[in-house]
Amino acid sequence: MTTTTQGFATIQQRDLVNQIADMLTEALLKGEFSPGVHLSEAQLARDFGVSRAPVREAARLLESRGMLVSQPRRGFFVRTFNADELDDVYDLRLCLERHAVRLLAGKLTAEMEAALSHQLETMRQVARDGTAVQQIEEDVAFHRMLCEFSGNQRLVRVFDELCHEMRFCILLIGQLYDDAMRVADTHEPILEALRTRSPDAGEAALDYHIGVAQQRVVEMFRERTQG
Amino acid sequence: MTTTTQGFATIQQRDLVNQIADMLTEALLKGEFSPGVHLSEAQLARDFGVSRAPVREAARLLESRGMLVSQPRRGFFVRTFNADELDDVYDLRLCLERHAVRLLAGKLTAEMEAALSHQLETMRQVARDGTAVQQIEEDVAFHRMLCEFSGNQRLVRVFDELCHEMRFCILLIGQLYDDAMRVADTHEPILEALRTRSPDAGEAALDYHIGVAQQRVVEMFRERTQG
DNA sequence: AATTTTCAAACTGTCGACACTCGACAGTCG
DNA sequence: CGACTGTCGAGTGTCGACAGTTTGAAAATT
Repeated sequence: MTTTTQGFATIQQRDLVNQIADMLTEALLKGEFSPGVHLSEAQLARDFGVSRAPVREAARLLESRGMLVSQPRRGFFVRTFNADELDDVYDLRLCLERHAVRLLAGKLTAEMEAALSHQLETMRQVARDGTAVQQIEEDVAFHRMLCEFSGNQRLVRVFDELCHEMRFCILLIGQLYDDAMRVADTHEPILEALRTRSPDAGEAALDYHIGVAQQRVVEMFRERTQG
Repeated sequence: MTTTTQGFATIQQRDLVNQIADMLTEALLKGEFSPGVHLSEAQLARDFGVSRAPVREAARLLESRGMLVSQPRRGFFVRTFNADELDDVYDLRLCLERHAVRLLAGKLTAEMEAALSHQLETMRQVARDGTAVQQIEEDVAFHRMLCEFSGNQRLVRVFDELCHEMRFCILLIGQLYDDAMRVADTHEPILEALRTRSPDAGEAALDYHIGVAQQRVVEMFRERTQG
């Protein structure tokens, strides 16, 4: 017990770029910037009390995540979504998860099943006493597990990108989850299909589950933005 | 006809960032940098004759495309691929294209069919008298059409990302396409299935077509990198 | 009044500079 | 001889500054 550094977590040297990116992301998800609005590098730099360089890089990072768009010599603007684009995102997400479930059905281990069951329980818990944001996050976490357990890491990366965009739109809508418990329960058939190693049943359960969400969210988004 | 700029292509005010990103991309695809090697911002800036700022941003751009990776305080490194990751890319690509074909089978127009036929003809032509790079590009163009015609723009974006990575790996292998004409011909069944509006046949044709490519490319890549 | 022109403020693209950090190498001490 | 320490060079993170561009509004013209 002399000079061992055992037990110390490596302090993460979070540079300004990531900090700014996180703060910007949070602000965007909280809806503090209207879609399409111009974001001035100089203004943001002043607000954050830093120079423009890290702000630029953070903005570029958010651009690559599809939350901002840039025009040469004009700067960065908050990404605007229309309902069709959101529909595309859901469509693609379903495509990915169907594939993940197909893969997963053939290789589900006991650990994976336990993790998914546990996550389902967490979802039910936050459905009782959790915020809407928590409910969304735990929901996403379940679906992310499906992707992770599929074994295709590249698929997970795309899923994460899509989730960023879905979160962005969902938070733009405002309230959601009128009945979080019912939503949580509709994940059960997916897990059940996996337990029986049935890819077809898994796909069907997913089709239903995500299809419902897609219809609701896109519809609400369309009303909220068009009307 | 006084001061109209009609007819002139709008001068691409291509900023340094994009120019540098393109040059870096080209250099990477030509294999001028070994995977895993460190790229010094200062050195690149000197080489390009610019300051470090645009180099940094270009590097971040390539990082978002998965061609570079960065470590805090260490800088940028050329992305290393292993065969498993490449396998994931092909797996995901197949997933996307299956979906695209499924969507496309239900909405193929005469224009789309003509475009695909034309592209197939182009492929056969470069198979006779074209370079390997051309053959790859025209091949990719065909598959990209499938994605575009599916109507899901988000899917196209992911497809493009995956193509970047596949190109990266394929160029790393060296030669490919021993029989480009035969490869071109194996696209015919896909188009044929679309003509008969049969999503199942389309998927099957794709499964075969891409599966063969996946096996060959991943296998060659494994030999080339492991051995 | 409507439209064009002018003009200044704000902003972006790019640059050079400085501080801090990381990795290597040599030197020191046990 | 081996492990630790101090130093040095290279490189990244961040900053402030300058030049050219865009924007929006005031001013001028029709």
